Amino acid sequence: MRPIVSHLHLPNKTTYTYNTMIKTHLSNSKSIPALEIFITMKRNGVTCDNYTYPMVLKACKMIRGLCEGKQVHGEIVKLGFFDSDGFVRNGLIGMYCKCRQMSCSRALFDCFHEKDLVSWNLMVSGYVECGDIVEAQKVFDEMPERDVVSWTIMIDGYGKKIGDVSRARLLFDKMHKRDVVTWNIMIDSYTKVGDMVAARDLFDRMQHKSLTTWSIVINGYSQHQNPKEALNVFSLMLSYDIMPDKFCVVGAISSCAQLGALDQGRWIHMYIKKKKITLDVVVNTALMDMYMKCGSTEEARAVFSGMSEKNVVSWNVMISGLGANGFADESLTYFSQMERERIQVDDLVYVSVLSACSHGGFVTKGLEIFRRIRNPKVEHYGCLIDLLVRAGRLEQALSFIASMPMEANKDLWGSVLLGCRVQRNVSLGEFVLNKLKEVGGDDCGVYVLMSNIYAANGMWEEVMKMRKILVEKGVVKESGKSVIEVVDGGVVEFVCGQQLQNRKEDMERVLWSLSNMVDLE
DNA sequence: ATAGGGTTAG
Repeated sequence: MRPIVSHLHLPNKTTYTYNTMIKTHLSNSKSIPALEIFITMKRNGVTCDNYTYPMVLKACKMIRGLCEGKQVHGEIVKLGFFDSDGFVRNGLIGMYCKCRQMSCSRALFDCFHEKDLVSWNLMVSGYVECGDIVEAQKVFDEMPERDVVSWTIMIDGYGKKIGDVSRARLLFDKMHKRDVVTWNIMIDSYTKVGDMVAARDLFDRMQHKSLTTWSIVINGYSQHQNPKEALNVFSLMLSYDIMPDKFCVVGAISSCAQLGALDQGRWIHMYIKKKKITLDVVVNTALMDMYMKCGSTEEARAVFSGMSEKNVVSWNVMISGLGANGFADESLTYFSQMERERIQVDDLVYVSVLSACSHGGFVTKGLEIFRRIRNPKVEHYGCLIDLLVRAGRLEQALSFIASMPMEANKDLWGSVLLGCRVQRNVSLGEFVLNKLKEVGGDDCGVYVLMSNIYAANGMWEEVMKMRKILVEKGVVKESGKSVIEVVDGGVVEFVCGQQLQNRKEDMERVLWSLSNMVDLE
């Protein structure tokens, strides 16, 4: 039987239709189309109700559209929704918070009486987002009641936003009821400051992990130079039959890139395709970078050309990767193509393209590109200096340094010192060494380089002085190491000068892998 | 109202 409902209680049919359309767009994070529907709605004279406005405000919030938000605010006040509806009021506060207009949020917040928990939480998170933890704490203290969300926002504020993890942990320990998000934010606070031990401790103690939890830990290890552990956690995840999502695979792929683990990277690529994990720009770019770092330019090119969406980062990976792999001219071709397609070139891309010129010995081209950089940063000068020094144009490099609008940094002087080594220029080398001392960049490598310059000129007494400084400083040159991927997907590391007696098994793994690579025809 | 990802010279 059809329910009998009085027509008076039915919502305005047209309004309802439009609201549904707006809702659909919002749930697909399409804020602009949602706002367009709102505009059409008004143009057609359709009534907007207290379901329309919170959604529209959410759309304004998503695009940080302060102007649009203010207009909607005006309408709301005129129609009287502000006084009657809590969702509308909270929508306005949230919109102003996202637009970093805390004084507006505050004024609204203060002027109405029935504040609910959401209103309070909005204010706390607003101040946290704006970096004003002091004000956030004040509001938090004034709250008549707090829930998990309130506490979690404060942990986020102390831990992730300002890096005060001990303060965040204090709050975390004080809470009697925590949810997954609380744990994730606490763990992420530790990874952000690089304390992977504390992060791992919480991770291991956590009862119900979400995909976000795994992603935080995998990416944390990957971003803090522990790609091996990142891959260990990734395989642990797979061994529990948990299906990773696009966030988790990115950390794993980037770890393969750092390790040069090509086969493992390929395996993950296959796995992603097989399990239909979303291949968005970021995942694809990570894959390209992995192939590039592993020296497989063909596979990187294949991923790049198959990408439906590309951004600056993808182009940059292509340009820097080709340059690093010795395809300087092709790298430049991609750079011009990028410019032709009118993709905004950023600082990093200029660094990549200049270094490609440097590798390819394209001095004139490099100089030409450098002149096109509108506000060259010290890194760009560094690339330029490197380019000139490698081409043997030491004097020109020095005059560029003199013309720089900023102070030269240690990397830059390091490039010049390298040039001195090539040209066996002692006096300039000594000058540069002093500069390096001034900027605090006289690390062990610099003294090794300087001693090489002296040695190249047969100045053995000076060489001994450099050696003495090295010993006095207690600096130890970081050992060279080889990281070899073996057939079972693992990685074996050999450090230069290390004892090999106990490494029989590892050596056998490498030999076994090598024998498997031999093409048996 | 609170949570996760990719790129940089030597």
